[in-house]
Amino acid sequence: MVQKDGSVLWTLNPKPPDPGPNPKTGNKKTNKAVDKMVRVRFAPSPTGYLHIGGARTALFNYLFARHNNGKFILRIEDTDQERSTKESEAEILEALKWLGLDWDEGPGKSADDSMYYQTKRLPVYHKHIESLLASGKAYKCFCTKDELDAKRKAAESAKTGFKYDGTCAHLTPEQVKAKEDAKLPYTVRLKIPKDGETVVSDLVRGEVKVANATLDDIIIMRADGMPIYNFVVVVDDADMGITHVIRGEDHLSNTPKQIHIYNALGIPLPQFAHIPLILGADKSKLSKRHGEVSVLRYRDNGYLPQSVVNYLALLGWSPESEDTVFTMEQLIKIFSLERVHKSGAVFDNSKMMYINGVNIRSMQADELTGMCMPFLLKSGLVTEEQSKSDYEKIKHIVLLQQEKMKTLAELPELSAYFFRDEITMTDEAKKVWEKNSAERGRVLEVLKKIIEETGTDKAKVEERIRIDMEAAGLKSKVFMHVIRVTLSGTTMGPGLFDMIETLGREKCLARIAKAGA
RNA sequence: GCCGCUAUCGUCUAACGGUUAGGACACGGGGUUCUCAAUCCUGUAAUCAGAGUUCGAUUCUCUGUAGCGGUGCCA
Repeated sequence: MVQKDGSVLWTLNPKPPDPGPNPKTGNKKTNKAVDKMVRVRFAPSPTGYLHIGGARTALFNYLFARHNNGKFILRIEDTDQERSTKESEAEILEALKWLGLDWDEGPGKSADDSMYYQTKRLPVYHKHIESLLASGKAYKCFCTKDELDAKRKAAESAKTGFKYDGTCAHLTPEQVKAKEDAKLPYTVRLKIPKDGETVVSDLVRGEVKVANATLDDIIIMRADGMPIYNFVVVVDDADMGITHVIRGEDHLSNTPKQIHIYNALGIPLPQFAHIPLILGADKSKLSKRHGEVSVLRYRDNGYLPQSVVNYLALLGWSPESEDTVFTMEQLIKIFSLERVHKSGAVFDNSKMMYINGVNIRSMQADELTGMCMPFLLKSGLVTEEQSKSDYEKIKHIVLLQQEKMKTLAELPELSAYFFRDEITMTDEAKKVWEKNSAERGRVLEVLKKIIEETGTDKAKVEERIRIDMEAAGLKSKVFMHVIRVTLSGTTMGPGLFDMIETLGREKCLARIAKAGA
């Protein structure tokens, strides 16, 4: 429990938060929530990068907290020591910060943040496990992994569901004593009632009922002494005073088990809200095999954080209005769990790309230029030094391309001919070049003369080109296109006279010469 | 196998039990334009199936089907 002075208390909160509306009657329509301070958490395990699905869960928690003036807490679930790494933790934090999902409590937010790392709270968990053991609500299980695997396999091949048979639940005290004396390794299992049913009252799904008979005596502590997720999540949520557990639907099936842990520990339940999963194109849970799922890769691919946030918010939730583009502030204002819906959503980034384009177009010149710079540097088009000395010129180019970009990463390719000396013609451009083979010589001749005589000032060049080309009997469609491919090597780009001006006299003349005028 | 969740255009979604089932993205057509983009107009496109309740069902109930999730000494 975090104290007012920021220090951390190590024991289970003796007086946990109000559980909210009566689970019997509380459903998503009647839940007017939140008379208590809302406290929610995002609890990633540092076993990889932050992926799109995790980010969406974090976002919903964040929006719900901010909307209700509550607290958003970050906790690192690192009890899987095999797979947890500091690198992935760092990457997850970086991704959350990039998205703008800043947490109120968690790593880096207080002098002692050990409360937010589960591996640093082992004594707390052990204390609770001891007390469950002492009260007979849990028992030691001496079955080995191999034995259990064998039984599970047998059950599978017999096409029946595997359920722990309770072998060790029926051990006599003498038998237990003997095994303890023999120093046999053991796990700890929670006793779960064999009859009755458990009801999960969910803010998104209403009441979900499960017969206790279908539940196992779940393991809450491994043989090596490390407690299991389902157990620590309950203890931690209670200690942190979490009022609303908002997480992916993949946790729904675990919730009845967790409810039994809450009950065994004597802790009131928080509100649950299980949000729909994000799916790949094949409708299974989004994962690496569906392509890019790392949040930070979207940053590297030229998406703005507000675009990712905006798109993610629209997956599984919808605003009352028919708008699609929102800032984080607007989302905070209008977000509610009531409008979260139940079915999974396929991730398809064409809409995110659209949103990104809208956001890019609405950016201010200097901000946009600053965000584009890393992409120009990475492409090699611009050196570190030029990024400063040629800043105004670069900004000008960025502005010319602003309305064409869907992602920042497209800028270098779109603009290469402004920076490089050499250009190559695209296939499309070659077609234009060939198509106008009869006139192109004359076009370039006139153009050369104009640039030599008047330079590349946009207004002056435009005026002379229009007059002189006309005088030479050339149609605008023809000379415009020929000039464009000659100067840029492509058929697409900004306005022709903007292009000439930005290219400058030298590049223009060199390219005219190269084209053989 | 068992348990649970879910089901509206290709995708994201909206719709007090009464709407020509709406919007957005994507896609097609057109206007504008020196190209591309942007923008404007416009078109194609959906209630999983079957019963039941009801004057009336996308909406409520049941059954089926399908998909997904869980069923770990993972989280």
